[in-house]
Amino acid sequence: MSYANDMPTVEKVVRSDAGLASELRLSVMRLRRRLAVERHPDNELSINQMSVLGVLARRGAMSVGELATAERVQPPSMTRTVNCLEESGDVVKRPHETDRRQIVVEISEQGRGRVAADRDRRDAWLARCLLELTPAERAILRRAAPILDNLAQKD
Amino acid sequence: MSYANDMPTVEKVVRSDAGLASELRLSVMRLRRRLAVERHPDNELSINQMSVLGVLARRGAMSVGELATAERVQPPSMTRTVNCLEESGDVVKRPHETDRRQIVVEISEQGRGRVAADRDRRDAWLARCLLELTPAERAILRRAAPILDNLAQKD
DNA sequence: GTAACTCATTACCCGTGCTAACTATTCCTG
DNA sequence: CAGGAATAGTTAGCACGGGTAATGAGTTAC
Repeated sequence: MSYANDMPTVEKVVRSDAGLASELRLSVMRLRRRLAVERHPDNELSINQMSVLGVLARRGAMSVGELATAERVQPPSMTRTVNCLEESGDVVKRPHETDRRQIVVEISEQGRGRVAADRDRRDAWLARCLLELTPAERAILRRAAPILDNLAQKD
Repeated sequence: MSYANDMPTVEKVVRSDAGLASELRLSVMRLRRRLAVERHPDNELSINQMSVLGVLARRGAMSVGELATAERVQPPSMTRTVNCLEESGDVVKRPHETDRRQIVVEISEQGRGRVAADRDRRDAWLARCLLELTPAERAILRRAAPILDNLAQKD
């Protein structure tokens, strides 16, 4: 398995499997920290709120508990996030039709508009960085993203 | 550029470059959240503190400012982290030899012991997850990690 | 019909990032 | 060489976002 010809920019490669876990963990933490800083200034929603809004836009209305599971967060945390989104008018809460314990959260028209309007701009920084990479590097990240997400979903 | 033969497990691939930024961002955030939960219960140090300790173990003593830059954090944040590490006895602070404005932070024997003893265990969860991946997937992550770290270092 | 369970919430705590303002030191410049 | 600018670190204070524990409302099972 020779990759030498299509990785001109980044030479450093983590070799051992033991080290991979460490390196990957640190890389993910640093990049996340970097990303948290880069949100668009005229967007008053946090990255977590936008993430939840994105889930609702993609997968449709769901309960608070389902949202918490999807984002790998405890229910109280999601309650707070959802409350913020309701306050800003980006989601609406309504009771579940049959099970009145549950609260169904649905993205509002404003929220959907925000997602649509923001989609192109909110990733500006990362997208710009990605353009500076080589096509081969982008290809690696394109394949790595779903693997990372898979890891995040493991028990 | 055909990768089809070495990606059996994860089929989903982010296709557009615009979508890549979004997907990568969300994947990184979710995995980081997952990782934050997985720290070893009998380790009283946070993941950030362990990260700083790891940098000191790998690259040797450095100033607070250099540490802040390395971890992509503002100086006050690193001051607090270093103070915690000093309080737990994992680092020692000493004045810079020539420039007395600077404070040089050095890992202590206890800190080095903690890093060494912890190295095998602190990544247990991620390492275990990694073992469940195919060799091809691990190869992707092995190449992705430095790219992600590179992204985190961009302006 | 009551006990056990589930979903969401409230209250509270902690870690960790930030900015602004301050002190101490060093550097630069007239 | 004096004095202002620049740099390193710290302190203080704020915000966000995670967590657990406890509570209330609703459902399910016995």
